[in-house]
Amino acid sequence: MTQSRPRIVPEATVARLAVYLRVLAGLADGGRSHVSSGELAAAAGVNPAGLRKDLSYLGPCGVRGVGYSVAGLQERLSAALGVERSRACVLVGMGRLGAALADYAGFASRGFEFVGLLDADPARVGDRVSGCTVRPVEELESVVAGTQASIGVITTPAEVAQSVCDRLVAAGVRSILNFAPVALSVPAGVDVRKVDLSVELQVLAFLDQQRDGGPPPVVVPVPAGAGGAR
Amino acid sequence: MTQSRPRIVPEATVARLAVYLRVLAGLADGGRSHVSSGELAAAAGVNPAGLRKDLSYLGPCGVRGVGYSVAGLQERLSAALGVERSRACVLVGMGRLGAALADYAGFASRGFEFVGLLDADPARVGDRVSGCTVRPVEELESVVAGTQASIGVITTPAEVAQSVCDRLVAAGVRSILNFAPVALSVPAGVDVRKVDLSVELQVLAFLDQQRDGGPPPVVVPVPAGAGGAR
DNA sequence: GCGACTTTGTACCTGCGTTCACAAGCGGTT
DNA sequence: AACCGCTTGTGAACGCAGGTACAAAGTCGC
Repeated sequence: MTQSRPRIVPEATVARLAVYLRVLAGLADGGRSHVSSGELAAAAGVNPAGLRKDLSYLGPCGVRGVGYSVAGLQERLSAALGVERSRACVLVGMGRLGAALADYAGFASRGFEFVGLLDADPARVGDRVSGCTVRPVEELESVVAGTQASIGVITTPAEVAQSVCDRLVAAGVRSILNFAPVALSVPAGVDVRKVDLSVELQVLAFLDQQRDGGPPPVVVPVPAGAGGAR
Repeated sequence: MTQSRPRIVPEATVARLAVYLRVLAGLADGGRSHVSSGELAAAAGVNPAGLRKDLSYLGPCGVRGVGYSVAGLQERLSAALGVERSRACVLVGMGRLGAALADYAGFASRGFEFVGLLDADPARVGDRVSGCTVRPVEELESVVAGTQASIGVITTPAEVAQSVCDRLVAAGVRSILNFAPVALSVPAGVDVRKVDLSVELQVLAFLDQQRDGGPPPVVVPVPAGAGGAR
């Protein structure tokens, strides 16, 4: 029974499921056949109860008193995450970041295959990266149509990200991973995930500052006190 | 009393403040002097009320009936995020991703300067990336000590990430940005942020699969049938 | 065959983040 | 000088995610 309706899986849980799947791969390589939620949670850096709750969204998949079957869980998670079948990805913007992503082994090993690499710069067109030839961005539509790509990755400058996004969506791509520092607007039914690298560093800088100088950056003259917080 | 204590700023808010700051830079370039919360929120891709609440953590910084001064807000946010003074960063693992990050213009323009690039591979030592020479990872401690780096970026393979992390912490680094697909364990007082690229793609794959299997036509087909999994 | 131990799965609770809605404040206008 | 419209700032409700604690269930030992 394909019970696709009953439980909706929170997005935060989905992200963790992917982490569990990777940890399981390591355990399988180590020859392990079973794992407890405690051990798996420790390796994934989460709370054991939270892990069990995450897995329970897929239905009962462990054995009480024993733990989880490594192989069984791998299969369950792979099916849930849709990693069973390989997914075709198109990447637009072959700068250094784009080149790094196209060549990232972590993608290929998880069923993500870059079938199209595009760039607007004629100097980059023709380069071969990770077994794929860079093509001019004008061919975006034909590449998407010809490869049935379902995922688009945007690593262009911010100025052109929206137009590239629009073209990807028009060509039929419904999942987009955006590295450009802009908020993309897309029609309903299209999913966008944004990775903003400089934001990550700025958050760290903020935490760093909060730790060092208790006094806030506000211009108000606060005499003293104001402990470090966090 | 006069001014309340430094309110604690939620981490989710901090991340958005960084986005606002970038949007403001664009507005300033465009010659704008004032913005309303609605317009700023639209550009940042968030809810206007949420934006106002975010900014309110810094104390009142707008003018009712008018909006926010672009220059004033930029200054306020820069101070709050600790972007006023430049921050020294050390990057370990000069693979393609590491090289892309070290050369990423978005970092330098926001006050993040890579003062140390390290790699374990002798073949990469000596390379010059973005005006900095790659040095052997053995010099990690001396580089951190000599440059007073406060942020460490880890782009090594997963196997060595924890040991690199331990050495960074021991050397005095208290903020770490981790791109390796492992959960790092650090002592209290050290902040770690993790960016997991393959997880992002897997979440998209999940959403993609969920979309295909559910909403489009009518209800769920086939009430009976075998082949569990899902 | 039975008891006890182990581990899962889940219900409850707590806290946070987000959204809605409204009062307060400022500028412009008459 | 007073009114009016616009926008901010904030109080309150909602929903969600995470954590704790406990009961169900299965295995192993005797």
